[in-house]
Amino acid sequence: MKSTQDLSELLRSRKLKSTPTRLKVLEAISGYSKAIPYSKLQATLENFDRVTLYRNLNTLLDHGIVHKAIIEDGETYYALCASSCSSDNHHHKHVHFKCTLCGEVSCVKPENDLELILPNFKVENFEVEVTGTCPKCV
Amino acid sequence: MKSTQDLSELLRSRKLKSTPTRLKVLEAISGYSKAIPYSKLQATLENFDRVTLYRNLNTLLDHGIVHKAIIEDGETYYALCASSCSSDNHHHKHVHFKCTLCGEVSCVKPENDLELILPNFKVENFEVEVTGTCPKCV
DNA sequence: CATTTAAATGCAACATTGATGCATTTGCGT
DNA sequence: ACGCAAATGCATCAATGTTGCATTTAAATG
Repeated sequence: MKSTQDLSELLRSRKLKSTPTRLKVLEAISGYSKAIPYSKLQATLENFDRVTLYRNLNTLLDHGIVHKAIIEDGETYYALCASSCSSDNHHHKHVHFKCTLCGEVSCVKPENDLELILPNFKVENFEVEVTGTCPKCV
Repeated sequence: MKSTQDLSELLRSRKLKSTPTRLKVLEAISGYSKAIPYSKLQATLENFDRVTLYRNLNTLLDHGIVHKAIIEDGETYYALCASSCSSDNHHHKHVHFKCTLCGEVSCVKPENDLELILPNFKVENFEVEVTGTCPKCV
């Protein structure tokens, strides 16, 4: 959970206006310990327009401030990017873990860097969607 | 590309009725060399109801006859499962590769079995979504 | 082969999400 | 304090997923 101040600076550092709306979106994402599903995000931020939320999410994605995880459950999940992400250098290679018990989705950083070699293919990027039981529910 | 006969038997072996509709769905998927996007599937099969297609896809998924790949492009892709898949034993651990040049999605079998170890997590299943350049476009 | 039944289909209807155009408002650099 | 590009709100539309219900049909049974 980052401070409003921090989030505001984060926005400006990416040349984005620090608007109340945008800050609320970031606070909602940042305040949620895990990756937040779109539906929850919308429920939390019902006081402003759905299109505004939609456009802000796209803007934040474009500027490498948040990233999304698409789990095979129809929902899109959003989470803050690590500070290493930028507009230009937005590499994922994330591991997204969905717990089949509590349903929460988290971004997991594997110990050693993942490597994926596919003969004849040129691998640029990849993401891993995992299901199982999270530490809390084990 | 499997024969209609084969597909019909496949359906019956899973205790599903071999209807003309269902066969056309399977033929469309089977006849497409790569994983077929939903939109293409619907365009190909426009002569029957969208709901029927939707329900048939779900049925085929439930019975381990097809599987789906969800790439981060809003589209859902469908492909026939390997014969080793069954209703009970439907393990994915697929690698789905989307070529950024031709846009095609294929299921790739990596040489050696993939292993994913996340400390404290109990990993049940995982899928990998890869982007890059496919052998055809390299 | 005729009958029967559970499964499959078609149609209507609705919810959710993604998306665009346009007029209005607002952040923020000057 | 001003002006402009960016952000917002509203209307609107398309695609996909989903359910209920009446009708049709595959295929098992006698």
